[in-house]
Amino acid sequence: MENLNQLLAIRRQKLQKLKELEIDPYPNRSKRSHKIKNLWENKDKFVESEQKTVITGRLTGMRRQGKVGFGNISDESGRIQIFVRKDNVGEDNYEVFKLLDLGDFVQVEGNCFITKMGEYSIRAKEVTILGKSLRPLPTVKEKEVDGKKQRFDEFSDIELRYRKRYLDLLLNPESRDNFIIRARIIREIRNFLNSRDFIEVETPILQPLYGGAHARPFTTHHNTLDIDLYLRIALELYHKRLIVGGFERVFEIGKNFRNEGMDRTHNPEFSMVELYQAYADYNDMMDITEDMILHIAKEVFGSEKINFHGTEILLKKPWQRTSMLDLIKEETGFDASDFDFEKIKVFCDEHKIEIPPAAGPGKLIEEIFGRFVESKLIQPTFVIDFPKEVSPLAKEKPGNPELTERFELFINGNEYGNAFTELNDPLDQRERLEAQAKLRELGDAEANVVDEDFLEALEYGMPPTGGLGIGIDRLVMLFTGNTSIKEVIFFPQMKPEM
RNA sequence: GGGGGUGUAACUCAGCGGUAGAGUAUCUGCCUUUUAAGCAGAGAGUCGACGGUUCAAAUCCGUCCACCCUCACCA
Repeated sequence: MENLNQLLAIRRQKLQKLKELEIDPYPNRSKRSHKIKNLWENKDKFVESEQKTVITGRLTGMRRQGKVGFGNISDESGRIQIFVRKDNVGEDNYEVFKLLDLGDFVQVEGNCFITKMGEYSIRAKEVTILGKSLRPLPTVKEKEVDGKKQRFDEFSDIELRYRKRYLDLLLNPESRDNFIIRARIIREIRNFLNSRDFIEVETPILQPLYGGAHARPFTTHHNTLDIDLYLRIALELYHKRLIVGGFERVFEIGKNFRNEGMDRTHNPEFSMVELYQAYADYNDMMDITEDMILHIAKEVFGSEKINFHGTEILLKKPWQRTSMLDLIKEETGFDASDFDFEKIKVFCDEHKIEIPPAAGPGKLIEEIFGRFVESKLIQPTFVIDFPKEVSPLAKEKPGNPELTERFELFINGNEYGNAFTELNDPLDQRERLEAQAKLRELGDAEANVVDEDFLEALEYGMPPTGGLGIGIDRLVMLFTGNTSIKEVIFFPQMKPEM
Protein backbone atom coordinates (compact mmCIF):
# COMPACT_ATOMS: atom_id res chain seq x y z
CA MET A 1 0.00 0.00 0.00
CA GLU A 2 1.15 3.51 -0.70
CA ASN A 3 2.76 5.54 1.98
CA LEU A 4 -0.17 7.05 3.84
CA ASN A 5 0.11 9.82 6.28
CA GLN A 6 -1.24 9.54 9.74
CA LEU A 7 -4.65 11.05 9.05
CA LEU A 8 -5.33 8.76 6.13
CA ALA A 9 -4.08 5.72 7.99
CA ILE A 10 -6.42 6.39 10.92
CA ARG A 11 -9.41 6.54 8.63
CA ARG A 12 -8.45 3.28 6.95
CA GLN A 13 -8.19 1.70 10.38
CA LYS A 14 -11.69 2.86 11.20
CA LEU A 15 -12.90 1.44 7.93
CA GLN A 16 -11.35 -1.88 8.90
CA LYS A 17 -13.01 -1.78 12.33
CA LEU A 18 -16.39 -1.22 10.71
CA LYS A 19 -15.83 -4.24 8.52
CA GLU A 20 -14.85 -6.27 11.57
CA LEU A 21 -18.16 -5.27 13.14
CA GLU A 22 -19.78 -6.60 9.96
CA ILE A 23 -20.97 -3.12 9.02
CA ASP A 24 -20.92 -2.35 5.29
CA PRO A 25 -19.21 1.06 5.01
CA TYR A 26 -20.59 1.51 1.49
CA PRO A 27 -24.11 0.06 1.45
CA ASN A 28 -26.12 0.05 -1.77
CA ARG A 29 -29.33 1.36 -0.29
CA SER A 30 -30.43 4.36 1.71
CA LYS A 31 -33.93 5.44 2.68
CA ARG A 32 -34.30 9.14 3.23
CA SER A 33 -37.76 10.29 4.28
CA HIS A 34 -37.11 14.04 4.24
CA LYS A 35 -34.69 16.55 2.95
CA ILE A 36 -33.27 18.64 5.76
CA LYS A 37 -34.94 21.73 4.38
CA ASN A 38 -38.34 20.04 4.80
CA LEU A 39 -37.62 19.53 8.49
CA TRP A 40 -36.88 23.21 8.95
CA GLU A 41 -39.93 24.28 6.98
CA ASN A 42 -42.30 22.35 9.22
CA LYS A 43 -40.36 22.62 12.43
CA ASP A 44 -43.28 22.90 14.83
CA LYS A 45 -45.17 20.05 13.24
CA PHE A 46 -42.21 17.71 13.38
CA VAL A 47 -41.44 18.58 16.99
CA GLU A 48 -45.02 18.18 18.10
CA SER A 49 -45.79 14.94 16.26
CA GLU A 50 -42.46 13.30 17.10
CA GLN A 51 -42.90 11.45 13.84
CA LYS A 52 -40.15 9.22 12.60
CA THR A 53 -37.87 10.92 10.12
CA VAL A 54 -34.88 9.63 8.25
CA ILE A 55 -32.31 12.04 6.90
CA THR A 56 -29.19 11.43 4.88
CA GLY A 57 -26.18 13.59 4.38
CA ARG A 58 -22.60 14.30 5.17
CA LEU A 59 -21.38 14.57 8.73
CA THR A 60 -20.09 18.14 8.89
CA GLY A 61 -19.71 18.72 12.59
CA MET A 62 -19.08 16.61 15.65
CA ARG A 63 -19.14 17.40 19.36
CA ARG A 64 -18.76 14.24 21.41
CA GLN A 65 -19.04 14.07 25.15
CA GLY A 66 -18.58 10.54 26.31
CA LYS A 67 -21.85 8.68 26.12
CA VAL A 68 -23.58 11.36 24.14
CA GLY A 69 -22.66 13.28 21.06
CA PHE A 70 -23.87 16.03 18.79
CA GLY A 71 -23.20 16.21 15.12
CA ASN A 72 -24.22 18.25 12.12
CA ILE A 73 -25.62 16.62 9.04
CA SER A 74 -25.66 18.50 5.76
CA ASP A 75 -27.48 17.62 2.60
CA GLU A 76 -27.92 19.73 -0.50
CA SER A 77 -30.84 21.54 1.05
CA GLY A 78 -29.46 22.49 4.46
CA ARG A 79 -27.97 21.47 7.74
CA ILE A 80 -29.38 20.12 10.98
CA GLN A 81 -27.99 18.96 14.30
CA ILE A 82 -28.26 15.35 15.40
CA PHE A 83 -28.25 14.24 19.01
CA VAL A 84 -26.94 10.73 19.60
CA ARG A 85 -27.22 9.21 23.04
CA LYS A 86 -25.92 5.79 23.88
CA ASP A 87 -29.12 4.90 25.74
CA ASN A 88 -31.19 5.82 22.68
CA VAL A 89 -29.29 4.06 19.94
CA GLY A 90 -27.95 1.09 21.88
CA GLU A 91 -24.42 0.06 22.64
CA ASP A 92 -23.64 -1.52 19.26
CA ASN A 93 -24.87 1.42 17.24
CA TYR A 94 -23.05 3.84 19.49
CA GLU A 95 -19.82 1.99 18.62
CA VAL A 96 -20.57 2.67 14.97
CA PHE A 97 -21.27 6.32 15.76
CA LYS A 98 -17.91 6.56 17.48
CA LEU A 99 -16.18 5.32 14.34
CA LEU A 100 -17.64 8.13 12.24
CA ASP A 101 -15.45 10.92 10.91
CA LEU A 102 -16.24 14.36 9.57
CA GLY A 103 -17.06 13.93 5.93
CA ASP A 104 -18.71 10.53 6.22
CA PHE A 105 -22.11 10.04 4.64
CA VAL A 106 -24.65 8.87 7.15
CA GLN A 107 -28.30 8.14 7.52
CA VAL A 108 -29.96 9.14 10.76
CA GLU A 109 -33.32 7.83 11.86
CA GLY A 110 -35.05 9.57 14.72
CA ASN A 111 -37.43 12.33 15.61
CA CYS A 112 -37.17 16.07 15.79
CA PHE A 113 -36.97 17.93 19.08
CA ILE A 114 -35.56 21.08 20.63
CA THR A 115 -32.46 20.76 22.80
CA LYS A 116 -32.00 22.42 26.15
CA MET A 117 -29.97 25.08 24.43
CA GLY A 118 -32.87 25.64 22.07
CA GLU A 119 -31.47 24.08 18.93
CA TYR A 120 -33.74 22.21 16.57
CA SER A 121 -32.27 18.73 16.28
CA ILE A 122 -32.91 15.10 15.52
CA ARG A 123 -32.78 12.66 18.38
CA ALA A 124 -31.19 9.61 16.77
CA LYS A 125 -32.62 6.14 17.16
CA GLU A 126 -30.18 4.69 14.71
CA VAL A 127 -27.16 5.95 12.83
CA THR A 128 -26.18 4.15 9.63
CA ILE A 129 -23.05 4.76 7.62
CA LEU A 130 -23.70 5.30 3.91
CA GLY A 131 -20.20 6.08 2.74
CA LYS A 132 -16.94 6.24 4.63
CA SER A 133 -14.70 9.18 3.82
CA LEU A 134 -11.02 8.27 3.73
CA ARG A 135 -9.61 11.77 3.56
CA PRO A 136 -10.02 14.56 6.07
CA LEU A 137 -12.24 17.36 4.84
CA PRO A 138 -10.66 20.73 5.58
CA THR A 139 -12.42 22.12 8.61
CA VAL A 140 -14.41 25.30 8.51
CA LYS A 141 -16.07 26.35 11.71
CA GLU A 142 -18.42 29.20 12.06
CA LYS A 143 -20.18 31.06 14.78
CA GLU A 144 -23.07 33.45 14.68
CA VAL A 145 -22.05 36.88 15.87
CA ASP A 146 -24.83 39.45 15.82
CA GLY A 147 -26.69 37.37 13.26
CA LYS A 148 -23.67 37.27 10.98
CA LYS A 149 -21.73 34.13 10.36
CA GLN A 150 -18.14 34.49 11.37
CA ARG A 151 -15.85 31.86 9.91
CA PHE A 152 -12.87 30.64 11.83
CA ASP A 153 -11.06 28.47 9.38
CA GLU A 154 -11.24 28.56 5.71
CA PHE A 155 -10.57 26.67 2.59
CA SER A 156 -9.35 29.66 0.68
CA ASP A 157 -6.24 28.70 -1.29
CA ILE A 158 -7.24 29.75 -4.79
CA GLU A 159 -5.31 27.06 -6.57
CA LEU A 160 -6.73 24.31 -4.35
CA ARG A 161 -10.22 25.70 -4.76
CA TYR A 162 -9.96 25.36 -8.54
CA ARG A 163 -8.14 22.05 -8.62
CA LYS A 164 -10.39 20.44 -6.04
CA ARG A 165 -13.61 22.23 -6.84
CA TYR A 166 -15.63 19.59 -5.00
CA LEU A 167 -14.05 20.77 -1.75
CA ASP A 168 -14.63 24.40 -2.67
CA LEU A 169 -18.30 23.67 -3.29
CA LEU A 170 -18.58 21.81 -0.03
CA LEU A 171 -16.81 24.37 2.10
CA ASN A 172 -17.49 27.73 0.49
CA PRO A 173 -21.18 28.54 0.17
CA GLU A 174 -20.44 31.64 -1.94
CA SER A 175 -18.80 29.47 -4.55
CA ARG A 176 -21.71 27.09 -4.59
CA ASP A 177 -24.07 30.04 -4.96
CA ASN A 178 -22.17 31.28 -8.00
CA PHE A 179 -22.93 28.03 -9.76
CA ILE A 180 -26.54 27.97 -8.70
CA ILE A 181 -26.91 31.48 -10.12
CA ARG A 182 -25.14 30.34 -13.27
CA ALA A 183 -27.69 27.57 -13.70
CA ARG A 184 -30.56 29.99 -13.16
CA ILE A 185 -29.17 32.43 -15.69
CA ILE A 186 -28.89 29.68 -18.29
CA ARG A 187 -32.39 28.52 -17.46
CA GLU A 188 -33.74 32.02 -18.02
CA ILE A 189 -31.89 32.39 -21.30
CA ARG A 190 -33.59 29.20 -22.40
CA ASN A 191 -36.98 30.26 -21.07
CA PHE A 192 -36.71 33.62 -22.75
CA LEU A 193 -35.77 32.20 -26.16
CA ASN A 194 -38.32 29.42 -25.96
CA SER A 195 -41.01 31.96 -25.18
CA ARG A 196 -40.03 33.82 -28.32
CA ASP A 197 -40.44 30.72 -30.47
CA PHE A 198 -36.77 30.01 -30.95
CA ILE A 199 -36.01 26.33 -31.23
CA GLU A 200 -33.01 24.89 -29.47
CA VAL A 201 -30.57 23.10 -31.74
CA GLU A 202 -27.33 21.21 -31.45
CA THR A 203 -24.64 21.60 -34.05
CA PRO A 204 -21.27 19.90 -34.43
CA ILE A 205 -18.48 20.52 -32.01
CA LEU A 206 -16.13 18.46 -34.17
CA GLN A 207 -15.86 20.27 -37.45
CA PRO A 208 -13.83 19.58 -40.60
CA LEU A 209 -13.36 23.35 -40.97
CA TYR A 210 -13.77 25.97 -38.33
CA GLY A 211 -15.13 29.44 -38.67
CA GLY A 212 -17.45 32.12 -37.43
CA ALA A 213 -14.89 33.91 -35.33
CA HIS A 214 -11.37 35.20 -35.36
CA ALA A 215 -9.44 32.62 -33.36
CA ARG A 216 -7.09 29.69 -33.47
CA PRO A 217 -8.69 26.28 -33.01
CA PHE A 218 -7.88 23.07 -31.21
CA THR A 219 -7.13 20.27 -33.60
CA THR A 220 -7.93 16.61 -33.16
CA HIS A 221 -8.01 13.52 -35.29
CA HIS A 222 -10.70 11.06 -36.23
CA ASN A 223 -9.15 7.62 -36.57
CA THR A 224 -11.73 5.87 -38.71
CA LEU A 225 -12.11 8.68 -41.19
CA ASP A 226 -8.41 9.43 -40.86
CA ILE A 227 -8.99 13.17 -40.99
CA ASP A 228 -8.12 16.05 -38.75
CA LEU A 229 -11.06 17.76 -37.15
CA TYR A 230 -11.32 21.03 -35.27
CA LEU A 231 -13.20 21.88 -32.11
CA ARG A 232 -15.58 24.66 -32.97
CA ILE A 233 -14.59 28.24 -32.25
CA ALA A 234 -18.12 29.52 -32.85
CA LEU A 235 -21.57 28.22 -33.66
CA GLU A 236 -22.24 30.69 -36.43
CA LEU A 237 -21.74 28.87 -39.70
CA TYR A 238 -23.84 25.82 -38.84
CA HIS A 239 -26.65 27.96 -37.54
CA LYS A 240 -26.75 29.83 -40.83
CA ARG A 241 -27.05 26.52 -42.61
CA LEU A 242 -30.11 25.85 -40.46
CA ILE A 243 -31.58 29.19 -41.49
CA VAL A 244 -30.94 28.17 -45.12
CA GLY A 245 -32.77 24.97 -44.24
CA GLY A 246 -35.92 26.85 -43.37
CA PHE A 247 -35.80 27.29 -39.62
CA GLU A 248 -36.52 30.91 -38.83
CA ARG A 249 -35.44 31.11 -35.22
CA VAL A 250 -32.75 28.88 -33.76
CA PHE A 251 -30.53 29.04 -30.73
CA GLU A 252 -27.87 26.95 -29.10
CA ILE A 253 -26.23 27.10 -25.71
CA GLY A 254 -22.89 25.40 -25.77
CA LYS A 255 -19.18 25.51 -25.52
CA ASN A 256 -16.69 27.02 -27.90
CA PHE A 257 -13.01 26.25 -27.85
CA ARG A 258 -10.28 28.73 -28.66
CA ASN A 259 -6.64 27.86 -28.56
CA GLU A 260 -5.45 31.17 -27.26
CA GLY A 261 -4.22 33.00 -24.21
CA MET A 262 -5.77 32.51 -20.82
CA ASP A 263 -6.42 35.24 -18.32
CA ARG A 264 -9.12 36.23 -15.96
CA THR A 265 -11.65 36.72 -18.73
CA HIS A 266 -10.54 33.91 -21.06
CA ASN A 267 -10.76 30.15 -20.57
CA PRO A 268 -9.92 27.88 -23.53
CA GLU A 269 -13.41 26.43 -23.41
CA PHE A 270 -16.24 28.80 -22.69
CA SER A 271 -19.98 28.94 -23.06
CA MET A 272 -21.95 30.97 -25.51
CA VAL A 273 -25.52 31.36 -26.49
CA GLU A 274 -25.94 32.09 -30.15
CA LEU A 275 -29.22 32.77 -31.85
CA TYR A 276 -30.28 33.45 -35.41
CA GLN A 277 -33.50 35.01 -36.53
CA ALA A 278 -34.66 35.18 -40.14
CA TYR A 279 -36.11 38.43 -41.43
CA ALA A 280 -34.36 40.33 -38.67
CA ASP A 281 -31.35 42.63 -38.59
CA TYR A 282 -28.87 43.93 -36.06
CA ASN A 283 -31.38 46.41 -34.70
CA ASP A 284 -33.64 43.52 -33.79
CA MET A 285 -30.64 41.81 -32.21
CA MET A 286 -30.08 44.86 -30.04
CA ASP A 287 -33.69 44.74 -28.92
CA ILE A 288 -33.50 41.07 -28.14
CA THR A 289 -30.23 41.51 -26.25
CA GLU A 290 -31.74 44.19 -24.05
CA ASP A 291 -34.84 42.13 -23.45
CA MET A 292 -32.96 38.93 -22.70
CA ILE A 293 -30.53 40.42 -20.21
CA LEU A 294 -33.29 42.40 -18.58
CA HIS A 295 -35.36 39.23 -18.38
CA ILE A 296 -32.50 37.47 -16.59
CA ALA A 297 -32.04 40.38 -14.21
CA LYS A 298 -35.69 40.44 -13.29
CA GLU A 299 -36.28 36.69 -13.06
CA VAL A 300 -33.08 35.73 -11.28
CA PHE A 301 -32.40 38.83 -9.23
CA GLY A 302 -35.65 40.77 -9.22
CA SER A 303 -33.87 43.96 -10.17
CA GLU A 304 -33.04 46.12 -13.15
CA LYS A 305 -29.73 47.10 -11.61
CA ILE A 306 -26.46 45.35 -11.00
CA ASN A 307 -24.06 46.46 -8.33
CA PHE A 308 -20.62 45.34 -9.40
CA HIS A 309 -18.23 46.11 -6.57
CA GLY A 310 -19.80 49.49 -6.04
CA THR A 311 -20.37 50.29 -9.70
CA GLU A 312 -24.06 50.60 -10.34
CA ILE A 313 -25.07 49.29 -13.73
CA LEU A 314 -28.52 50.23 -14.94
CA LEU A 315 -30.13 47.75 -17.29
CA LYS A 316 -33.27 49.74 -17.92
CA LYS A 317 -34.00 50.14 -21.60
CA PRO A 318 -33.01 51.64 -23.92
CA TRP A 319 -29.27 51.13 -23.86
CA GLN A 320 -26.95 53.52 -25.59
CA ARG A 321 -26.35 52.73 -29.26
CA THR A 322 -23.37 54.59 -30.68
CA SER A 323 -21.12 53.94 -33.62
CA MET A 324 -17.53 52.92 -33.10
CA LEU A 325 -16.30 55.94 -35.04
CA ASP A 326 -18.37 58.37 -32.97
CA LEU A 327 -17.13 56.82 -29.73
CA ILE A 328 -13.53 57.15 -30.86
CA LYS A 329 -14.15 60.75 -31.79
CA GLU A 330 -15.82 61.50 -28.46
CA GLU A 331 -13.01 59.93 -26.50
CA THR A 332 -9.98 61.10 -28.49
CA GLY A 333 -11.20 63.81 -30.82
CA PHE A 334 -9.82 61.76 -33.68
CA ASP A 335 -12.03 61.41 -36.73
CA ALA A 336 -11.32 58.22 -38.65
CA SER A 337 -14.49 58.22 -40.68
CA ASP A 338 -12.61 58.86 -43.91
CA PHE A 339 -10.68 55.56 -43.46
CA ASP A 340 -7.54 57.42 -44.50
CA PHE A 341 -4.96 54.72 -43.83
CA GLU A 342 -1.95 57.03 -43.69
CA LYS A 343 -3.67 59.45 -41.35
CA ILE A 344 -4.80 56.65 -39.06
CA LYS A 345 -1.34 55.11 -39.04
CA VAL A 346 0.10 58.41 -37.90
CA PHE A 347 -2.41 58.53 -35.06
CA CYS A 348 -1.48 54.98 -34.05
CA ASP A 349 2.21 55.78 -34.12
CA GLU A 350 1.64 58.85 -31.99
CA HIS A 351 -0.11 56.72 -29.38
CA LYS A 352 2.24 53.77 -29.62
CA ILE A 353 -0.42 51.46 -30.94
CA GLU A 354 1.32 48.58 -32.61
CA ILE A 355 0.27 48.06 -36.20
CA PRO A 356 -0.40 44.38 -36.84
CA PRO A 357 0.92 42.85 -40.05
CA ALA A 358 -1.55 43.12 -42.92
CA ALA A 359 -3.68 45.62 -41.02
CA GLY A 360 -5.75 48.04 -42.99
CA PRO A 361 -7.54 51.14 -41.69
CA GLY A 362 -10.43 49.09 -40.34
CA LYS A 363 -8.20 46.95 -38.19
CA LEU A 364 -6.46 50.05 -36.85
CA ILE A 365 -9.76 51.68 -36.02
CA GLU A 366 -10.65 48.61 -34.00
CA GLU A 367 -7.28 48.83 -32.23
CA ILE A 368 -7.84 52.49 -31.41
CA PHE A 369 -11.27 51.65 -30.08
CA GLY A 370 -9.80 48.93 -27.91
CA ARG A 371 -7.16 51.22 -26.50
CA PHE A 372 -9.21 54.34 -25.82
CA VAL A 373 -12.87 53.47 -25.57
CA GLU A 374 -13.60 49.95 -24.32
CA SER A 375 -12.74 50.43 -20.68
CA LYS A 376 -14.83 53.60 -20.55
CA LEU A 377 -18.06 51.84 -21.47
CA ILE A 378 -19.50 51.11 -18.05
CA GLN A 379 -23.25 51.37 -18.65
CA PRO A 380 -24.60 48.94 -21.24
CA THR A 381 -23.57 50.20 -24.64
CA PHE A 382 -24.08 48.82 -28.10
CA VAL A 383 -21.05 49.77 -30.13
CA ILE A 384 -22.39 49.69 -33.66
CA ASP A 385 -21.11 49.83 -37.21
CA PHE A 386 -17.80 48.02 -37.22
CA PRO A 387 -15.30 48.31 -40.04
CA LYS A 388 -15.98 45.82 -42.79
CA GLU A 389 -12.35 44.83 -42.77
CA VAL A 390 -12.74 43.13 -39.38
CA SER A 391 -16.26 41.82 -39.93
CA PRO A 392 -16.14 39.25 -42.71
CA LEU A 393 -19.51 37.71 -41.88
CA ALA A 394 -21.52 40.90 -41.46
CA LYS A 395 -23.51 42.72 -44.07
CA GLU A 396 -22.37 46.05 -45.37
CA LYS A 397 -24.02 49.14 -43.95
CA PRO A 398 -26.14 50.77 -46.65
CA GLY A 399 -24.48 53.94 -47.83
CA ASN A 400 -21.04 53.18 -46.42
CA PRO A 401 -18.97 50.42 -48.01
CA GLU A 402 -16.36 50.64 -45.23
CA LEU A 403 -18.79 49.70 -42.48
CA THR A 404 -20.97 46.77 -41.55
CA GLU A 405 -24.14 46.35 -39.58
CA ARG A 406 -22.44 44.80 -36.61
CA PHE A 407 -22.41 45.58 -32.93
CA GLU A 408 -20.68 44.49 -29.80
CA LEU A 409 -22.21 44.93 -26.40
CA PHE A 410 -20.04 46.46 -23.70
CA ILE A 411 -20.83 46.62 -20.02
CA ASN A 412 -18.44 47.61 -17.28
CA GLY A 413 -15.62 47.86 -19.79
CA ASN A 414 -15.96 44.27 -21.01
CA GLU A 415 -17.37 42.73 -24.14
CA TYR A 416 -20.46 40.58 -23.67
CA GLY A 417 -21.87 40.01 -27.10
CA ASN A 418 -21.36 40.30 -30.80
CA ALA A 419 -24.02 40.46 -33.48
CA PHE A 420 -24.59 41.27 -37.09
CA THR A 421 -27.04 41.68 -39.81
CA GLU A 422 -25.76 38.46 -41.34
CA LEU A 423 -24.19 38.54 -44.74
CA ASN A 424 -26.44 36.52 -47.03
CA ASP A 425 -24.96 37.51 -50.39
CA PRO A 426 -22.98 34.39 -51.34
CA LEU A 427 -20.74 36.19 -53.82
CA ASP A 428 -19.85 38.94 -51.38
CA GLN A 429 -19.29 36.31 -48.70
CA ARG A 430 -16.92 34.44 -50.98
CA GLU A 431 -14.91 37.57 -51.63
CA ARG A 432 -14.69 38.33 -47.93
CA LEU A 433 -13.57 34.84 -47.01
CA GLU A 434 -11.01 34.87 -49.78
CA ALA A 435 -9.71 38.15 -48.42
CA GLN A 436 -9.46 36.46 -45.05
CA ALA A 437 -7.52 33.63 -46.64
CA LYS A 438 -5.05 36.18 -47.97
CA LEU A 439 -4.64 37.57 -44.47
CA ARG A 440 -3.87 34.04 -43.32
CA GLU A 441 -1.13 33.80 -45.88
CA LEU A 442 0.23 37.07 -44.58
CA GLY A 443 0.50 35.56 -41.14
CA ASP A 444 -2.83 36.13 -39.43
CA ALA A 445 -3.27 32.70 -37.86
CA GLU A 446 -6.71 33.67 -36.65
CA ALA A 447 -8.24 34.71 -39.95
CA ASN A 448 -11.23 32.80 -41.25
CA VAL A 449 -10.80 29.98 -43.70
CA VAL A 450 -12.81 29.57 -46.90
CA ASP A 451 -15.58 27.10 -46.15
CA GLU A 452 -16.87 25.93 -49.51
CA ASP A 453 -19.63 23.88 -47.96
CA PHE A 454 -20.92 26.94 -46.15
CA LEU A 455 -20.67 29.08 -49.27
CA GLU A 456 -22.60 26.50 -51.24
CA ALA A 457 -25.33 26.58 -48.62
CA LEU A 458 -25.53 30.36 -48.96
CA GLU A 459 -25.81 30.02 -52.71
CA TYR A 460 -29.05 28.10 -52.24
CA GLY A 461 -30.31 31.24 -50.53
CA MET A 462 -30.44 32.54 -46.97
CA PRO A 463 -33.10 35.02 -45.96
CA PRO A 464 -32.06 38.30 -44.39
CA THR A 465 -31.06 37.26 -40.92
CA GLY A 466 -29.90 38.72 -37.66
CA GLY A 467 -27.48 36.75 -35.51
CA LEU A 468 -26.26 37.25 -31.97
CA GLY A 469 -23.79 35.62 -29.65
CA ILE A 470 -23.48 36.30 -25.93
CA GLY A 471 -20.76 35.00 -23.65
CA ILE A 472 -22.42 33.21 -20.80
CA ASP A 473 -19.44 32.96 -18.47
CA ARG A 474 -18.87 36.68 -18.54
CA LEU A 475 -22.54 37.35 -18.05
CA VAL A 476 -22.46 35.16 -14.96
CA MET A 477 -19.39 37.03 -13.74
CA LEU A 478 -21.20 40.31 -14.18
CA PHE A 479 -24.24 39.17 -12.27
CA THR A 480 -22.30 37.43 -9.48
CA GLY A 481 -19.68 40.13 -9.00
CA ASN A 482 -16.76 37.92 -9.98
CA THR A 483 -13.65 39.26 -11.67
CA SER A 484 -12.22 35.89 -12.69
CA ILE A 485 -13.84 33.53 -15.18
CA LYS A 486 -12.42 30.67 -13.12
CA GLU A 487 -14.93 31.46 -10.40
CA VAL A 488 -17.87 30.69 -12.67
CA ILE A 489 -16.55 27.62 -14.48
CA PHE A 490 -16.66 24.47 -12.37
CA PHE A 491 -13.39 23.07 -13.63
CA PRO A 492 -11.35 25.83 -15.22
CA GLN A 493 -8.35 24.87 -17.28
CA MET A 494 -5.24 24.46 -15.11
CA LYS A 495 -1.79 23.17 -15.84
CA PRO A 496 -1.44 19.61 -14.63
CA GLU A 497 0.35 19.30 -11.34
CA MET A 498 3.81 17.83 -11.66
C1' G B 1 6.32 36.86 -23.03
C1' G B 2 7.80 41.33 -19.20
C1' G B 3 7.23 43.01 -14.07
C1' G B 4 5.51 41.99 -8.99
C1' G B 5 3.77 38.44 -5.28
C1' U B 6 2.85 33.60 -3.04
C1' G B 7 4.26 28.31 -2.03
C1' U B 8 5.95 25.74 5.74
C1' A B 9 1.30 19.91 9.18
C1' A B 10 -5.12 17.91 6.51
C1' C B 11 -6.87 23.55 6.59
C1' U B 12 -5.50 28.83 7.82
C1' C B 13 -1.02 30.99 8.87
C1' A B 14 3.63 32.70 11.88
C1' G B 15 8.87 31.97 11.61
C1' C B 16 13.10 34.70 7.35
C1' G B 17 20.96 31.94 8.96
C1' G B 18 21.58 28.40 14.81
C1' U B 19 17.12 21.85 17.52
C1' A B 20 10.50 23.20 12.52
C1' G B 21 5.94 26.66 15.40
C1' A B 22 0.51 28.29 16.51
C1' G B 23 -4.87 27.79 15.99
C1' U B 24 -8.27 24.43 13.96
C1' A B 25 -8.48 19.24 12.51
C1' U B 26 -6.58 14.18 14.19
C1' C B 27 -5.44 10.53 18.22
C1' U B 28 -5.75 9.09 23.78
C1' G B 29 -8.19 9.97 28.57
C1' C B 30 -12.46 12.38 31.32
C1' C B 31 -17.38 14.01 30.23
C1' U B 32 -25.38 11.60 29.02
C1' U B 33 -27.98 18.53 26.06
C1' U B 34 -23.26 20.47 23.08
C1' U B 35 -22.87 24.02 19.15
C1' A B 36 -15.91 27.75 17.24
C1' A B 37 -18.25 22.30 23.38
C1' G B 38 -14.67 21.98 27.52
C1' C B 39 -10.34 20.09 30.37
C1' A B 40 -5.64 17.16 30.26
C1' G B 41 -2.10 14.82 27.22
C1' A B 42 -0.04 13.00 22.44
C1' G B 43 1.14 12.25 17.43
C1' A B 44 1.63 14.69 12.89
C1' G B 45 6.23 18.09 8.11
C1' U B 46 10.91 16.03 1.64
C1' C B 47 9.32 24.03 4.90
C1' G B 48 7.02 23.47 -3.93
C1' A B 49 11.52 20.84 -6.72
C1' C B 50 16.70 20.77 -7.89
C1' G B 51 21.42 22.91 -7.33
C1' G B 52 24.84 26.48 -4.85
C1' U B 53 26.98 29.57 -0.66
C1' U B 54 27.91 28.43 4.63
C1' C B 55 30.56 25.09 10.28
C1' A B 56 25.12 25.48 9.84
C1' A B 57 19.70 27.02 4.97
C1' A B 58 12.53 26.92 5.60
C1' U B 59 15.53 31.46 5.94
C1' C B 60 20.81 33.85 1.51
C1' C B 61 21.86 33.00 -4.06
C1' G B 62 20.59 30.49 -8.81
C1' U B 63 17.49 27.44 -11.97
C1' C B 64 12.88 25.24 -12.53
C1' C B 65 7.49 24.23 -11.34
C1' A B 66 2.55 25.81 -9.91
C1' C B 67 -0.85 29.62 -8.62
C1' C B 68 -2.31 34.92 -8.04
C1' C B 69 -1.88 40.21 -9.55
C1' U B 70 -0.35 43.39 -13.50
C1' C B 71 1.28 44.84 -18.43
C1' A B 72 1.60 43.04 -23.36
C1' C B 73 -0.85 39.60 -26.70
C1' C B 74 -5.73 37.67 -27.79
C1' A B 75 -12.71 38.84 -31.42
